Amino acid sequence: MVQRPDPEKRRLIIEIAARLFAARPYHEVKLDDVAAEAKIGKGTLYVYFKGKEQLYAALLEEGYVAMVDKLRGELSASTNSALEDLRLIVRAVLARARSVPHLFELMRSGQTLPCAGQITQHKEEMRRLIAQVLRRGIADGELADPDPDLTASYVQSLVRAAVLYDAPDRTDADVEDHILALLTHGIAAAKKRGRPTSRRTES
Amino acid sequence: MVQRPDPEKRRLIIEIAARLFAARPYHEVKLDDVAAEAKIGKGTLYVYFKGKEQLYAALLEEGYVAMVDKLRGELSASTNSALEDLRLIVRAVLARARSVPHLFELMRSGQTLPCAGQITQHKEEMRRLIAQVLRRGIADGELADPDPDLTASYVQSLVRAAVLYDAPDRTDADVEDHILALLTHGIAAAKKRGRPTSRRTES
Amino acid sequence: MVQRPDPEKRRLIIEIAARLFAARPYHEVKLDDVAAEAKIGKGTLYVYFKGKEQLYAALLEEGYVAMVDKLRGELSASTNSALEDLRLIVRAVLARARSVPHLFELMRSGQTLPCAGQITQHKEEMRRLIAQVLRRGIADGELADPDPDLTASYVQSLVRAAVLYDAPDRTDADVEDHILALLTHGIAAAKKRGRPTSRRTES
Amino acid sequence: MVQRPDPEKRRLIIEIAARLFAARPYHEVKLDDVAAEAKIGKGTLYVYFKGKEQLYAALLEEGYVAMVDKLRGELSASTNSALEDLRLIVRAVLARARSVPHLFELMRSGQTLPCAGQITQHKEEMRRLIAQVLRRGIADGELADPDPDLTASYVQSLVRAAVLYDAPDRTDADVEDHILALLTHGIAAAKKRGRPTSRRTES
DNA sequence: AATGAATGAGTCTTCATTCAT
DNA sequence: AATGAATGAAGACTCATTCAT
Repeated sequence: MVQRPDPEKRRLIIEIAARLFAARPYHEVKLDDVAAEAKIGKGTLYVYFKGKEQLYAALLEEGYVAMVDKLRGELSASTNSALEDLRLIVRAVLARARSVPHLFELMRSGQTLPCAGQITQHKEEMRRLIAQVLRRGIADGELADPDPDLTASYVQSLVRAAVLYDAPDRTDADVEDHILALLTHGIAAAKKRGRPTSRRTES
Repeated sequence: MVQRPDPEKRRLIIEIAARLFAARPYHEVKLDDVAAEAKIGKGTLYVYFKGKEQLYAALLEEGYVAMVDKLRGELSASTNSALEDLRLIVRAVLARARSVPHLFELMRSGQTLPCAGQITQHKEEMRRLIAQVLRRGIADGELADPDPDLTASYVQSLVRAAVLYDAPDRTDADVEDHILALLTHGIAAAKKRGRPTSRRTES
Repeated sequence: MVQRPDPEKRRLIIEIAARLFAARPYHEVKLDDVAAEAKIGKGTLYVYFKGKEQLYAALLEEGYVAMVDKLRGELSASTNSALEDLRLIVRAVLARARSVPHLFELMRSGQTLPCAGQITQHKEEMRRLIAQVLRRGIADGELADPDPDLTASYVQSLVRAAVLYDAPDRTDADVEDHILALLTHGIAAAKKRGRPTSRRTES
Repeated sequence: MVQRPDPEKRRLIIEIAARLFAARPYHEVKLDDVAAEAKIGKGTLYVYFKGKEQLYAALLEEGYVAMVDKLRGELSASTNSALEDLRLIVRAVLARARSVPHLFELMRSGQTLPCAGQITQHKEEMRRLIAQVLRRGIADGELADPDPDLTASYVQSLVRAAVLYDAPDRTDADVEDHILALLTHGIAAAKKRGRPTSRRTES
């Protein structure tokens, strides 16, 4: 009976592994547990993944790719202003953070893994996607940002911070509004605009 | 006279360990290496720390405490505006993020380590410290923020995002300025102030 | 078909371990050596036993059980007199004492090992088995013993003493005879029977 | 301040160590604990004993010597019959077993330690002491024993078995009587004397 | 393809012993 | 003499990976 690799099983493994890797640090996750929870043999893991690190890498990568792809679709279909697109982005990241907190948790990692390159690549792609929106806003005169690349990198972090802070009486809409408001006009009182405060003096 | 436990040696161990843990993930750091680099016997580690995890925990905790304490001192001595104090905060977090990037690895998981509770506690303390500054700014009419607690939780995340993004031609001063600018007046073009964009419509 | 845990291998490990534990004290037996002598990987030990202590415990317990079971079988099949059954018992204990002399090392401490309770239980069972024979002999008028339970507890000790004394020119048969003779009619010269000597006077 | 080795301290160490070694197996007793309980520095142990094994050896040895010496004194002063002396011996061993169960427990060990030789020597001495009494009894026609050396080795074991069996409603006098009775005329019913039962037939 | 028993390199940890004070 | 910090050899145990079935 020849059996072909089952994509469903692969997905299952990733799902289980995502949960476990999110629950405890890398070195405390045992492939034994992954196999047991997925109700497959330990050897089967190696049919679908080359090893622990690659499983971890695939985990991160595929989660990222899914989110980026979905978002890219939404943005390309959008005719909104940059700020409205930014809201879409924040909303997407927030939605993802809520729906798969585990995977989201994982993506934060600056871990030095062999796969890090690819993950970084996808992160980079996400960042570019956001930066693109920002640049369009700048070009349209809607936004003013000296370093849109850096700002882009903040978006996910802001969502992450909000999700982790996790005050129970804040709805996603509240958080979304708050992040958008911060991104839009900061927290300085409205009257005094202009360069913020004293420039740093020493190194 | 008897030999007493040497606080200097303890500090040395923590320092070496911090460097190694910062360079690679937890499970790739060998206590053998820590001992070797500190030029002490492997057993000596266990005189000062109960084990690998506790060493790591002490590392994090003491680093955190040091940062919070130092910052608290600076802030209490400060006669600056809230925004200027916010700059002090960003600067302190940035400095710390540079020195122990892997710190974030641990702080995420609320369960694993015995010390996790304490770390969370310190995190909370830090958040309160920031929120206090924000509230003072609001009271002074210098800031306008509907949710200073949430905003406070962003600060570290912003720094973290910046550090992880890590574009090589950006100095810490640049990052600091950028974060402050974002926090201060956001990225909306100066002319159009007011509530940002369309309020979310669906759930 | 899948590979199943091999009871044969488990038996082999126990056998090898029994030999090594019999040759030197517990803390001088290295699991490395057990694995090497059994020609299996070190990890395989942990497939069959949870650790060194559990291996040792299993060793003792199963040895004990085997002896008791074998002996019980012999006794139930026996139509001998009580004294003849006693000889069977002494012979069985003697055989066991020869094969695992260090067995006694562990059995003394009632706390240390998780299995200690079970060992004690088996010991008790053994004692009961012997006491039963003694009681039968008493009922048959073959024996006279005011405290068969206590006497039962002596049997193993006598064997143990003999084995530890270990004079090289004594065969097991000699020892067996000697113990039986002692148990049977003691060492008082034949003529003078009756209560032995002066009853103790002070407390 | 020159300090001479303090015999009192040596005795203290031995006493503490005896308690600990009796409570758990050799490899679970830590010199740290011995030092801590004796309230001395760990290094001090090495002033009085060359190492762990030697401490253990000294422990066993001195306990043995004390008992043997005391007993030898009693016996040399005795003008009793052999059976009465035997009662003295049983009583002495029993008393010792009751008063310092720890040390007594230890003396049973057949452990393979470097010190084993000396212990064996003392054990041997004790055995000789007993055997001497037995031989005198045989010479006097009071006893009949084909192997007094072996019988001598039983005495302590019998006491040990009795102490370990430890039924709460038996007094020391009961145990003493029982052991003496067993040694004297065994447990065969009075009428049938002579060689016990069937001689073993196979090897 | 699936399995899980077998493996052994890799590490943490222990603890008897030493030695500077 | 007394101490206890320092040491590092030794060994138990883990777990990712392999492979025979």
